Amino acid sequence: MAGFVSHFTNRLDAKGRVSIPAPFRQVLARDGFEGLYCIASPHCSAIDAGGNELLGEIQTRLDTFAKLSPDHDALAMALFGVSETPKIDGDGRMMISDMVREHTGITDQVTFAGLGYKFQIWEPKKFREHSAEAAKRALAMLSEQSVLTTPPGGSA
Amino acid sequence: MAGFVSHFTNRLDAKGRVSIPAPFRQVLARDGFEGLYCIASPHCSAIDAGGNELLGEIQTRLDTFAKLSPDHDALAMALFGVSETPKIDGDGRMMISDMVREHTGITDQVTFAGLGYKFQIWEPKKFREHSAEAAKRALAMLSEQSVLTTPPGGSA
DNA sequence: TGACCTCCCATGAAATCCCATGTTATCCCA
DNA sequence: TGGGATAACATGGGATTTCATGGGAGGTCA
Repeated sequence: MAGFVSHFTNRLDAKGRVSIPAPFRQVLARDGFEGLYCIASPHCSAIDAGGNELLGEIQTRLDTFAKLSPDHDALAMALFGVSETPKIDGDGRMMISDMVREHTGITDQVTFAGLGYKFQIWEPKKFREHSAEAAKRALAMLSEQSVLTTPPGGSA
Repeated sequence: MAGFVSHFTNRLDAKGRVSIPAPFRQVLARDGFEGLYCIASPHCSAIDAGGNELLGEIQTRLDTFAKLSPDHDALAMALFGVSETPKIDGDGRMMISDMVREHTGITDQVTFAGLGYKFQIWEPKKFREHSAEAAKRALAMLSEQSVLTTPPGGSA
């Protein structure tokens, strides 16, 4: 399955709620996670969000450190300390918490960006900037990759 | 299998719908993907479209990077952020979104061009220009290749 | 008691479903 | 092999549903 794909911008209402885009809700329903798992992204001012697939990915990361080791504990605290599991109401909306607000700079609009196994929650303007940047990086990464997979004597 | 072959031009109706050419729909049905996967082509003002085979191509690219890493996030955002998965209605039609309109310049007609494992969505005039250009390049490449490397018993 | 959170309902716009029509390609039979 | 019957398909439009969004009422915890 394609997972979380495309991006959507929705309005935050007076109560601090936003509609999670319907296509994303369907992916979450298939995933089976009750509610939503959210964690502040360590490398950008966005929130990573998803269900069991995202959670599993994070667990896998943690498992590379031996349990009971200081490293494991520190990482676990750092990761779960900036995590939340907001509920999704009957109309498919979530609350934007203060943590999310502070980390993203969200005020009145929210952009949801699909990244396959997870999606990100952005302040719209920051999303546009970051996405343009990501496009540049991606182009560089892909062209580099195609060089590697080109048979010897291939073009530059 | 033959995949997506030949090209067709259909009209966009007042609601922003176009019929996907019947032969392409049959290929999609065999592929098994629910709906259609669309991604803006980075090289030209066309949309790449297809099913699981196209998606697999993109996933393979992504899988060379570790999930949760900045590189993976950037690439995923660049790829999935400019992707969509439009539904196909009971009559075999899809909606042309604003993203597609902007990237292709489509106004009232749409050209579907088969490329084997995927097909492309073009504004008809741009397609004609691009395809003439592509024909020239293909001719040059083929004549060059026949000197350098003749595939052993290769088919066209 | 008051701030906050859930659950529920209302509404307008947009997407989707369903049926109708004309045209073209395909089939079948004399 | 000609020509009418038939099926496939692109296209148009009305009816219905989905969805984002706004707001009210009851519940809960401090």
